[in-house]
Amino acid sequence: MTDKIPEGEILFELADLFKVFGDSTRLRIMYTLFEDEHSVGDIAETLNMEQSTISHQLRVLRTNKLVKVRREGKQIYYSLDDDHVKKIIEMGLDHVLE
Amino acid sequence: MTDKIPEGEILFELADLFKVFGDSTRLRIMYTLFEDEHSVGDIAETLNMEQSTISHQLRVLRTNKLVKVRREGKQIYYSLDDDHVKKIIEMGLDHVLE
DNA sequence: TTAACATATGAACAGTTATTCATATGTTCA
DNA sequence: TGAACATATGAATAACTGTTCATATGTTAA
Repeated sequence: MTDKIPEGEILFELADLFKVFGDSTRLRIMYTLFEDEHSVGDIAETLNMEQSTISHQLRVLRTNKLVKVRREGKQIYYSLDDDHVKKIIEMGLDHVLE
Repeated sequence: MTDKIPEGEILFELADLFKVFGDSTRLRIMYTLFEDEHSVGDIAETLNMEQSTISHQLRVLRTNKLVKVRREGKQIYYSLDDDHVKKIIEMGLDHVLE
């Protein structure tokens, strides 16, 4: 391993990315999206949380390019936008479960 | 991918783990340890930060079993305690850099 | 257009966290 | 033992973050 320490900005982006994974609500949302896309209301109901909470957190996920959006009528469907999501979560689980 | 949503406690442990990666100071510390073990003072000097700050953050890393400790005289040497550390960071970098 | 529905947004609050300063603990060597 | 050094710890503070409530925006169908 010969990596250099990433320079300033990239380092903060990296930290910001991990911050997104560092919240159980967002993790649960991502898990919900592991297999299929779901609407905001769907997710809120599944997780038994406020629609507003889910919407706020989906925005965080969207901002960080971890989910993508598709509108269909009144509903908006979210889905994972990146294979890294699963891989990062699985790598974390490996550590937690060992 | 057929994983279930992890049950309560594990989910929080997972979130806590990612929280540890979600801070640029801790990331820099981990990077510093990518190749070799280093003493607390070493790290503080390398990163140009207070000894106290580094010590506090090393405790967080230790608590989460991401670094391990070895005493040699007055100095205490820290090193990475887990291959997952590098993998998780690299996976995150992949996302940030794409 | 209006009513009903789905989602997004802003402000406020409570809880959390990273850093600093001061100091304590632990180690070596004279 | 005492001085010098390395690290850890506790308290205090400032900044950040997740949730909630209220409301705005956007969409559909009548």
